[in-house]
Amino acid sequence: MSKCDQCIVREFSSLKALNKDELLKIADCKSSYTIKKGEPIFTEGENVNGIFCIKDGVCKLTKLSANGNDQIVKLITKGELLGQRSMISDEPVNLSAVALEDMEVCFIPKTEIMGLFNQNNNFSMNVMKAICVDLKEADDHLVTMAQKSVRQRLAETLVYLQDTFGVNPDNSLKVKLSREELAGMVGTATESCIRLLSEFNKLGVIVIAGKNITITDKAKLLRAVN
Amino acid sequence: MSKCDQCIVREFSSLKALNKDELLKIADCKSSYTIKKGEPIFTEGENVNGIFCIKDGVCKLTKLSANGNDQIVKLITKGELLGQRSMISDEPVNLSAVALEDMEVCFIPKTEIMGLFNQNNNFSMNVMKAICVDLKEADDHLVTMAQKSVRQRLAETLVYLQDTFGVNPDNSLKVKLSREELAGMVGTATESCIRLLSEFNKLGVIVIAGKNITITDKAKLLRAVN
DNA sequence: AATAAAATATGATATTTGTCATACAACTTC
DNA sequence: GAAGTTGTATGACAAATATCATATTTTATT
Repeated sequence: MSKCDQCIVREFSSLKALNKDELLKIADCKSSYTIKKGEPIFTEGENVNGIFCIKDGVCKLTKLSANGNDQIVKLITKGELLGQRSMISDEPVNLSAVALEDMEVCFIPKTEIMGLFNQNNNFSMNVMKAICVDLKEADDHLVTMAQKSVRQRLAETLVYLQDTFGVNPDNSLKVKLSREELAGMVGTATESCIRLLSEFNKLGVIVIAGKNITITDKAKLLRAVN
Repeated sequence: MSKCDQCIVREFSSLKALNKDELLKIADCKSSYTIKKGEPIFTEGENVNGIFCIKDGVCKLTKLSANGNDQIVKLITKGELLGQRSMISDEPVNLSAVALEDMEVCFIPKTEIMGLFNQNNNFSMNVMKAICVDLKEADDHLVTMAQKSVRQRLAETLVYLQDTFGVNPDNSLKVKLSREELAGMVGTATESCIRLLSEFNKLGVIVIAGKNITITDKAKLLRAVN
């Protein structure tokens, strides 16, 4: 069993407020999982009863819309926690989490977290602040969805992917999404997404090589939306 | 100065966790305001440094989009608190709050709230849960914006207004929004909103009489979206 | 009450986006 | 390596929505 106090990713989440004793207690009751690409960590409506700490990999948080499409609400990567809202609300999870690449995650049961909540004020404050960040981002995202064109949203999504998850040595986006998933982030039909990517390609602002997308002119890409 | 322990609306917010002493302390440092219809309570980017408790009236939370449109993110009514996220994040407010009707609000300074946060666990837990509800609603709202047509969103918005804020004796929606504001909730152009309202009217699912809108066939309205 | 200003309504049209069909490419599986 | 399956691409077209113009109605102001 690996030790939480030696786990580097905890430094990036609310868990950084915990002291050595508290971390040892967590290490004792946590369970570690390997999730393969494409597998779910949890599914909308499930009772999770705890939080996941992402040690490695990226996953998508999705919600199935009435029309049968999976909308990607958010991407989560190493260092972040998953399932906090549902744990605090004491409700089933509202979103599904599915691995976009092979992942390492730890599960910490709710009872443990709630205990720390009461004894360590910094920790609960950190969690609260993290949820506040999520809320602000969700509100902003909502405005983007409501007010911007599909074209704009796709351009901004590509830039977001580059800025947040970085690029490979050949400058292509590190996070690999299928066209369907990219459409699910943007909130559009897969064909529309493909068509717009082709357009961006022809405009010379991105280069497409199979699943690899490279932004070659970020400024022009963001301007190329009208 | 009115006394918070006799204020009925506190029963509907996180403040219900406070005891008599704590309420007396709040009553001492709070300030009461009357906000006239159309006036802002606060504006995007402002430092608020406290929370507002809505004693009466309804306001809209809006965000100015890059294209110059005001997107209405949420409506807030009596019994609810305003500015919690910004206070906890220690940031300027992300949204503007503007009165849709004459309002009575109380302002409680941040120092006071943060004091209660540390001494009353139920209170801080209530606030945290309220923010979790907001986050869940924002995520769901986001999916609606991304996946549903303008027509569907307008229909659902009308039903939401009826279910949440009720109707007048003549069955018309109690909350009165201009066509521009309604378009701002739906995330569409004002003309499109007006056109769709006319269509719904012709379909016989709503009746329009100036600013008064009456839903006459809720089930058909929700079905009338294709 | 007269005038101005703002909000609502509607037509005409352009643009954006979705849908359906089909082709091709890439990847699995046997 | 052949056949099936899935993902990507593109054309043709339909539908939804935005934009611009203009009329009409309502509301505010003097």
